[in-house]
Amino acid sequence: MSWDPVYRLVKQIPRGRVLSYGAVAKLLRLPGGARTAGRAMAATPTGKGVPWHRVLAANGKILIREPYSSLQRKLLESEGVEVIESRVKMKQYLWMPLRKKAKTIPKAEPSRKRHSQ
DNA sequence: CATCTGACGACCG
DNA sequence: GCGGTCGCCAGAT
Repeated sequence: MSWDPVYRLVKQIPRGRVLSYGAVAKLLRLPGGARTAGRAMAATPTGKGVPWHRVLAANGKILIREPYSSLQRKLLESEGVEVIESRVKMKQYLWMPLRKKAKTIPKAEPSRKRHSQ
C-alpha cells in the first residue's frame, strides 16, 4: 500500500495546527477509515519532512506510546500547540484544508501574539 | 494459511 | 470524562 497521498496531505498541515486520523482518512477517502490513516502514520518514513506529530486522535489525545509520545508532545509544544495531559484542544488547533466551501479556522489561532502566560 | 495486533473512532454505560 | 466493545484492514508471526 502506498501511503503517499497521506504524507502529501500531512505535509500541508501548517505549523501550529493539527489534524485527526479520522479527518485524514475522510479527506483522502481511505478504505478502513481512521485506522488506515493510523497505519499510514505508523509507517511514516523519518527524515522525509512529514510532520507526523500534527496528527492526533479525534479527541485530541496522543495515542502512541513511548518514546514517540514524548517526542510528539515536545514537537507540538515547540510549535505553540498547548498539550495538557497528553491532549490538545482540537476545537482550537484543528486544521481544515481550504477547499471550495471549507470555512477557515474554527475559532482562534495558535496565538503568535503576546506571551501572556 | 490462520491469527494476532495495532499511531482509530463511534457508541454505550 | 473514562473504560470496554466492535468494525476495519494491512502487516507481522
